[in-house]
Amino acid sequence: MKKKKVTINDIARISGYSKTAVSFAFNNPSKISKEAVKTILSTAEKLGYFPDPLARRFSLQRHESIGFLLPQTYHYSFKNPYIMSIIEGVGTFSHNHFYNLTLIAPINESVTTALQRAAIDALIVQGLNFDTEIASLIKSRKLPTVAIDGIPSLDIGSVNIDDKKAANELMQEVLQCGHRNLAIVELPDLSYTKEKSHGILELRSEGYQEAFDRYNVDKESISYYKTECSFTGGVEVAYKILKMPKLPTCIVTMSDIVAIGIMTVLTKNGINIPNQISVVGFDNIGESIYVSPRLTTVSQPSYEKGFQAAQIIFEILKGEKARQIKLPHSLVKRESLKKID
Amino acid sequence: MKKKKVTINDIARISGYSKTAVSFAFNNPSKISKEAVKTILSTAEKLGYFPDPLARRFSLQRHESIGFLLPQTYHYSFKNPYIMSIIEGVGTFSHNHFYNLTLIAPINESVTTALQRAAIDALIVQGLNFDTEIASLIKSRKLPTVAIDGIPSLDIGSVNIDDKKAANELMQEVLQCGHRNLAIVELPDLSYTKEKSHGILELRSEGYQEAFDRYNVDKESISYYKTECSFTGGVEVAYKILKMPKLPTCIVTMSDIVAIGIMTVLTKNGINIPNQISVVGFDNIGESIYVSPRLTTVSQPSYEKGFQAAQIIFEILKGEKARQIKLPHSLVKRESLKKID
DNA sequence: CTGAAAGCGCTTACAG
DNA sequence: CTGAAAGCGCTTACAG
Repeated sequence: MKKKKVTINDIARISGYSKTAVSFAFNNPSKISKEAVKTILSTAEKLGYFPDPLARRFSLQRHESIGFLLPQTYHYSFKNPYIMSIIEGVGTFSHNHFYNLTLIAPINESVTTALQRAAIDALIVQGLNFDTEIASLIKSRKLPTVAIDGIPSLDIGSVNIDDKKAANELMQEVLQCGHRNLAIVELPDLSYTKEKSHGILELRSEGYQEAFDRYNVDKESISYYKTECSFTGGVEVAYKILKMPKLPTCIVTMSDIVAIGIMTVLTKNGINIPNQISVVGFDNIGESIYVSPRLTTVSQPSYEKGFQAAQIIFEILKGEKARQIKLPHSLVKRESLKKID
Repeated sequence: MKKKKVTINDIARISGYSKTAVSFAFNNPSKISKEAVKTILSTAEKLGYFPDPLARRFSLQRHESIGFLLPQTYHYSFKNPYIMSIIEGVGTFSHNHFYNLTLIAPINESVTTALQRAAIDALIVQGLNFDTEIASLIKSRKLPTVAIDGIPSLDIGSVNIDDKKAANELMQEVLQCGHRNLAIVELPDLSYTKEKSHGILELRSEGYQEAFDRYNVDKESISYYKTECSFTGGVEVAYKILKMPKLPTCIVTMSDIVAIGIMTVLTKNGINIPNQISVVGFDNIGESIYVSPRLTTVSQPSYEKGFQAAQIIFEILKGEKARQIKLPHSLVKRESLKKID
């Protein structure tokens, strides 16, 4: 004996008003009389009725949810406080506007499939550039899109910092401190595209180069590494660096979480930071002040990035034009980078 | 000139098959001929058609999403790695089953409103006990529910560790190390209920008590504090503790993130951990090994908690009975707790 | 202020 | 293997 679900029809019948009136009572009370609202709402309350979200969404042709495309698997994204902070920003703004946040990860390795099935009205992507297949999918679903840490392009919104300048400032600081023997730890290119992209990775490299040129750095003394953007990625690359015949005096990373992974390994191996090796990060995550020594890094407004990306999304949803913004960053000097001679 | 959306009707008409056939081609290809599938799919591909998720969900009467009720505001939840790890577990399992994860926070302070509007098929709550209003809402929406770190009750699933035993073991270790002058930092009661609950907070307290009894501890030497479950909460309570006339030799917390907040303040104030004050945590979050000294704590399987909670949810959704499980924990001895005499 | 009715686009039990 | 048709429960433009 299954109790049937209470629907708008029941409330209409029992309260003596029409379906229209019942709907208005919940969504637009000013359009009907006070008395009608009162009667309807109390009837609804009595029967435990609330407009079915599924039917409501279908009728409104709206999911009431913003999608966030994870740059990595669930696992790595969740282990990266920088990403979490962005998500928090998106979630907070969306929540304030009664929208959900839907986390999207590839389904069966396929972003396309995931995106097709996703119950979202708009999309925020972080840290990855996408190929034409995904771009056309987004277009065919007419999904308003904002790219965080991506490549600003004309038809979608974007949120960035000046990655080139930030990287340049950080590298200048490193060189200023006398370091010449560097290990640079880059991040993998997460583009879903074959063409050479021109994203934040390339911008930061350019920033480094300009600093090298300015300080007349002998490029022979610089070694490059690449690792996953995670604590584990940092751990792995640290062991690689330690195996080198000549240790660097400074390790320059593109992410705090990677830097922290590296620091853990160095410390465990009896290497003093920063006396033997300096380490610098990027992002200024909360953890960067409770590792020891505290991390010298570039502060970028992660929460703000997410928050403002969501804001732009809502503007587009309201019919406004997609904005492209640049947020401020700043160099944060702490103890993990030491002056040498 | 707005291009009309391609629907199942268009594909049916153009491919020369019925709507039924089109639907089967996508969802149940074995029910129609290979040729039909091929024709329909290629027609769909040509027109960029994909079954509308909104209509699909409405028809199926299914949101394809699991709700996760945040124990705190967005902000604090995201700053707590223990919570994030649970969410990761839930998200991973759900994702593997093509379900979304919907994060739910109170709307206008109201959990009830948030829950009514939520587009979810089932609910996972963490760390809070709910009152009859919420319970009846869950029941009226027929939401399968699993409580993590809650109070196991008959009609919903539950995932816990043996909090009493875990707390007892940790406290015994503290007492074993010779500490008698303790500061115990408890967490706020997050129950949405007026009645005295009997959740993990009470269980842990009981665990402490039994250790005290066993070691014949003079309860006069123990002071109690309460603070929010966050880094900031730890910072705040640390300042309170430092203002006391007599400092404790050990601070016992109920959460690593709180412990880490406390450690930061102690260190900044020139207090050596563990030589002057020992600190112990709870949870064994990833960060607990990269603070210095590394944190002595109770390890509990946060990711597993989320993963298995989701698993139980899917069982209930399939009509099985809600299981109540207990996961293992273990004491992790590191350097933040020191033997004194 | 009020209500009848169209429309949102699928899925699937059922009959053939 | 195939298709006609019912059903999912709302919102809102429109007429009164």
